[in-house]
Amino acid sequence: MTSDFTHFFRLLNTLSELNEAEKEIMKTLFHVRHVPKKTILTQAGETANELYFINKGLLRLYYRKEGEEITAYIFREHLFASSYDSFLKQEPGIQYLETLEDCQLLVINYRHMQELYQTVPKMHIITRKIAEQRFINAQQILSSFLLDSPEERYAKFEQSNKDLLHRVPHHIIASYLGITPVSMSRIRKRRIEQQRK
Amino acid sequence: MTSDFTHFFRLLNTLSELNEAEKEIMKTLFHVRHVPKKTILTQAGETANELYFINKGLLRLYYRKEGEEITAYIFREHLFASSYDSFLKQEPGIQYLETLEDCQLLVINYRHMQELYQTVPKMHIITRKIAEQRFINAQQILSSFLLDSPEERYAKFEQSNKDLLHRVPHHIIASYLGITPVSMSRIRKRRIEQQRK
DNA sequence: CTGAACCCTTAACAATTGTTAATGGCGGAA
DNA sequence: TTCCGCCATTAACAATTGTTAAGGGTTCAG
Repeated sequence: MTSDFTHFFRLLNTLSELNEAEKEIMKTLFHVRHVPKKTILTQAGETANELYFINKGLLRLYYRKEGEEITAYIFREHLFASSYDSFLKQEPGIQYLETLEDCQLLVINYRHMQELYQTVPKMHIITRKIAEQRFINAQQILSSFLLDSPEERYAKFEQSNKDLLHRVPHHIIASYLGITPVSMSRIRKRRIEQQRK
Repeated sequence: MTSDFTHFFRLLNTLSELNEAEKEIMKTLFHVRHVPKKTILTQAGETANELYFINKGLLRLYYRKEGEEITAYIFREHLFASSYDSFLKQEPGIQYLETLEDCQLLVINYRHMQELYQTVPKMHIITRKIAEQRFINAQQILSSFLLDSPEERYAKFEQSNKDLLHRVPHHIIASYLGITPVSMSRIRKRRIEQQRK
């Protein structure tokens, strides 16, 4: 049987094995929330109070600069998501977190998170490993900005996120790749022409 | 009195308070090493076996692409440094770690690190917070690639790392900023001309 | 002291991206 | 259904960066 916590515990178990008592505690601290598309979960200028685990749907983390929205990351199903910067420091952040689709989320607030560290010390190990993974991930994206051209960056994105090209508006992906929608459209055109050969 | 571990414990204490017994354990697992300038500590293709705390000197993490060296990060005094990707996963990495100056390092290897987790559980908290900081830092750099022009990126670098412009060859800094040495030289020229006004 | 290697700068030209604007398609709201 | 707004594409032009090459300065080894 599958519950709302199936994927959640499946992920956590790969990081550090949990017993039933620990799982029960977690079930009381995380709760399910359904959120419609285009809902802002965290505003820039405010302190992010919640951490999310995505059961279903997509989230987008983005900045605003001169009225434009620039995507920092797109979160998939079965990932933890938050405006981490703000959540971890408990200070106002500069990022927005918004749903790209109707979402089913598991939610915990900062206070409950601290409680969780107290009652389930193993949580330090789990979040350490998650933070390490995120760091490695961020470094990988960063390396793509240093090593690859915009065109190569698009090619890699297409390869590992084919579905997102259909689920997410292109101008959002373009800003994530550090280019304009116009430039991305040109890149797409060039690639199609090259495939013809 | 100042020992080789003064700055090391000063940093760790801000993350989680350590008692004398814990400090003694650490002193047996970390050891001091002097390394001359331009020494490669970790080779791409090999598994990084060590983690470093920099007492003195500078380290550079970089990639190689078509014979060229592209800098991923420059580590300052009193930071932990490593080819994390490889060190954390214990798999061969694609980054090189090299000294930019004569260095004094505190060194621990992977096996001793695991031992440290066993004997000083508090270490999970410390490394969690370090990983979180590193992630936030990586995200900040990434945001600069998304939000800023190369010129703005240079300006910010100059502002927060004025000393490195004198300690580190410019072509290394240029690759860190994601531009060529030629382009960086042009940017520097433009800025001097603008300051004249 | 001298030569070699390295590095920063500059110039000229090529390539790519950004900017602005127009077009047409698509989907949601009344 | 119709209208409006959003979005992807395309074109034309401007701005920036990349590339290649040359010159001059500095450091370091012999």
